[in-house]
Amino acid sequence: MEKFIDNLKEKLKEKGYKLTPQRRAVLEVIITNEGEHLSTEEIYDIVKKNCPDIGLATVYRTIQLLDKLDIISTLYLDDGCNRYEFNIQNGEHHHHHLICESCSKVIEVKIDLLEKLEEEIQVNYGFEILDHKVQFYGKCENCK
Amino acid sequence: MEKFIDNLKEKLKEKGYKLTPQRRAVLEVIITNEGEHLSTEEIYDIVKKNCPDIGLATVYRTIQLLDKLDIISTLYLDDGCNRYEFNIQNGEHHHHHLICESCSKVIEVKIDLLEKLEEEIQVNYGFEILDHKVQFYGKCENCK
DNA sequence: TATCATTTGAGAGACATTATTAATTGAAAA
DNA sequence: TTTTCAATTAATAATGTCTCTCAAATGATA
Ligand SMILES: [Mn+2]
Ligand SMILES: [Mn+2]
Ligand SMILES: [Zn+2]
Ligand SMILES: [Zn+2]
Repeated sequence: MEKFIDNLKEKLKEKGYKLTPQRRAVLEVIITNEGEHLSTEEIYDIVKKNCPDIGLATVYRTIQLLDKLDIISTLYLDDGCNRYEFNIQNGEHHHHHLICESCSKVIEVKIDLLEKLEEEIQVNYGFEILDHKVQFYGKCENCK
Repeated sequence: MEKFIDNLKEKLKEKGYKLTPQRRAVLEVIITNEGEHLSTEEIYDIVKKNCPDIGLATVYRTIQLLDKLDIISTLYLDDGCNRYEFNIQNGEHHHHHLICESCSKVIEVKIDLLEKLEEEIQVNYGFEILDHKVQFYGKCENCK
């Protein structure tokens, strides 16, 4: 954990931002709940346990900042709000998500396998790909 | 155009819905503006020209219905609202989108090339894939 | 310790979307 | 054709997510 906080501090300092207790607390919640894809409101509820006076606006601001610094990623899983997750390996393209249309479970896919498609796109469309978001919709093991 | 409306009428009837002038008008706007990725508000503004008394809530309801009937698809392109497009070939998986992080231009990619990845997912995760949404983020030809 | 730009919490505000409700419509029955 | 009645509509209120504003607090630096 401490190494992630150090990395946060470094990235913040690089851009002239400060490492505040609130920012530390928000990132800790996101890391501790890895794989949960928490919304801002959910992060707010958890972070208040250790940081009771934090304001919701601060959570929103911190999340925006963490996203800008590439420390977290934003997901949209079709349920009306943005959700967030920690970028374990910095600079890596994002993993994929399987969304079950029956039970709404979200499953993570760690294999990427988009190299060939990305290569074709770069060549045929002259588009430089920096990241991707891939969602598959269907039925999970239990629901099909 | 008329064949798409006939298809709409058929699908509506199948489920006990009626083909109203409002529903016809909304679908016509989406088809006529293919590739535009219109938002609900944008559809509303265009459809009012031929259908001045239509209400915004009706446009929202119609879009929900068209999506449920698989006549249109919902996109989320990170600009704060849902956007929609006509599903030309019914039952086909959805094409991909390239989103330029500099000028916000959205480019469509007609090639799919996800077969291998989808195959691996079905085998390794026991997940039955019915559709996907794929967005690539980066720099377009003009911006890189 | 004094300075001062950054950050914060509280609450107002903006915006997209959904719910409510009374009136209208239109397809099937009489 | 007229009657019937559930489906649909327009208008508008309500909701939920997120952003903005601003005065107070904080914390790095001198
Ligand atoms: Mn994930
Ligand atoms: Mn498209
Ligand atoms: Zn499921
Ligand atoms: Zn561009």
